[in-house]
Amino acid sequence: MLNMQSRRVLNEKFFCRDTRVVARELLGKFLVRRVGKKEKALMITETEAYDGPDDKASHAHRGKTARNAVMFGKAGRFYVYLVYGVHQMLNIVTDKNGYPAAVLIRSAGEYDGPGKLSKILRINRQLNEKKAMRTSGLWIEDRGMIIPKKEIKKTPRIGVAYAGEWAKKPYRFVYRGV
DNA sequence: ACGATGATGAAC
DNA sequence: TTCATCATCGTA
Repeated sequence: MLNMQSRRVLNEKFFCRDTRVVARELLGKFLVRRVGKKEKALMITETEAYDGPDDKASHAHRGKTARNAVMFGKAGRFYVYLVYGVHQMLNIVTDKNGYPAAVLIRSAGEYDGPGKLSKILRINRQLNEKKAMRTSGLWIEDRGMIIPKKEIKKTPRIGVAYAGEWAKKPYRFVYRGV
């Protein structure tokens, strides 16, 4: 189900929609990283949606701060932060300007887990607030991969048990998930 | 089951 | 200025 003709770089218009829709539709898209002359493209296989100021699992829940400010801005920019003092988390900002939302990219290609993904792609805070575009060195492409709905699993998000009712919402999307 | 490891945000 | 917390992962 791969149409080799199409290869479209996703832009602000794609990301400026309901963050849950974007999270689901990112499955099967390709995360592309260029460092120097080397380019690596990995198919996205796992995402999570963080949706609005009321979402207790979201960094935006306690209002705008220096760290999460990018979440409140325009869609299509990266939000990268360090968690546990160890791992860089890669997010892409979604939905309307002023409404804080983002999608966490948890897995792509053969790499399972957001920390491992960022390590292999050399993603760090330098990419924070950068636009998802070729000149940033990190972008996302639609390469014509079609993911049937039955191959997508929806589950609660990982590592957000503190978020009460919001921890139970099916905001995690996994391609061929368990 | 637990420690690594450091930025962040809230409290003081 | 201090302090608890954390959208994880590798080792035990």
